[in-house]
Amino acid sequence: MQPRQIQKKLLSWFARHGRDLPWRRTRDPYRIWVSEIMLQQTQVATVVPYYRRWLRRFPSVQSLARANTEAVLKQWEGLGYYRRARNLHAAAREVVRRHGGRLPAERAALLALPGIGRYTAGAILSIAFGRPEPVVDGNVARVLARLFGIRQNVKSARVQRRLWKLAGGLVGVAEGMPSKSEPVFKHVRRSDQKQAWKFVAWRGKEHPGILNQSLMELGATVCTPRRPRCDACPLHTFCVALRRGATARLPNIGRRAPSRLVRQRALLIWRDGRVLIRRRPSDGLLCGFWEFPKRKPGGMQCLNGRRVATVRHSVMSQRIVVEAFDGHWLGGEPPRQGRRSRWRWVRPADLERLPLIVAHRKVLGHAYRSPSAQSSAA
DNA sequence: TAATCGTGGCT
DNA sequence: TAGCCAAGATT
Repeated sequence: MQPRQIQKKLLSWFARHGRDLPWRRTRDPYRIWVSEIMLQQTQVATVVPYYRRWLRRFPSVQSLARANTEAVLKQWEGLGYYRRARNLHAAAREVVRRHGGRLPAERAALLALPGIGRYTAGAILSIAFGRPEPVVDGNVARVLARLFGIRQNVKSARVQRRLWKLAGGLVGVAEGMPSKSEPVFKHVRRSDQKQAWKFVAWRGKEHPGILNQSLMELGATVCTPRRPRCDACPLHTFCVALRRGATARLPNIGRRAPSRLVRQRALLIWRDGRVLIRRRPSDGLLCGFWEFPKRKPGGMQCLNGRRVATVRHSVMSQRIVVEAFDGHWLGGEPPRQGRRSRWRWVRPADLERLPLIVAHRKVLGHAYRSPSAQSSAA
């Protein structure tokens, strides 16, 4: 099978079936960058509202660079993998300092920025700058593993090298493949004006970015992990896995670590209409986020009685059951560490403005409706 | 190389 | 429901 044929099939399919997503309506490298970071290990439907809100709050590299960490975390709250937000923030400052506020269009310079690895560099270069750089994400790996019938574990270094090479061949890096390519519009039926409008921004140029997105889109919407819709696949005539009846077994992926059940407490300790929270340590899981204490702070007396909420949650490989208790402060002070205390008494309204761990945000939703919390807060 | 880092949706 | 999965990067 020829890369050329695959290219044409993919682009034609994408022009007709590609989803109209917010980051496909722009060529602004900053916006493409933000979308790519948010989309790491995160589904499109989850990202869309965060993406819009983020760009309202931080419309440019400069505005992001000026923001403080807590504001950045707050915008990212609920999206997970918070290191991404910290890295994006740090990288924005570096772009302002070292690149005049413009994202560099060079591979090495991009890779030097925190949070930008091989995939993201390729995505930015191809989508925003129109360079013929390949990308291999989970979608592309799955599509290619099935298309070429690759049986070895896709996470192995050997297969990874092969996947990048294959993706490079498709995007036009390989020998014999033109880096300049045909306009995607050529493949769109003229009668279908509504669809044609979607990709007008890329007419005649930046084909590599479209091709990469086509591969990813195919993996996301057709060549899905379970029950792929092979009848709707533009590449089904080329697919080795389909021919062998092996789509269910490919790609070959290693097993995940089993999750374990963890029980936790969240203490809502009230004083004068304020509740006690603490900031998590500056490294490790959910670092820098605020949360309710899990046990009574040392030296502090409080009455914690009723359970006001039980919330199920999961973090990494833990399934967590959080039991929230409502309590009153009776005396003593929470421990202080350093000049900027990790402890704070806050009004419920202030909790809206702080980055709070999602499990406790859920607790709040229940606890606020509890009569005893209301009376404590009053 | 393998572990770490979140969360929500789906089956 | 318990497990699997999603546009990865970093150490």
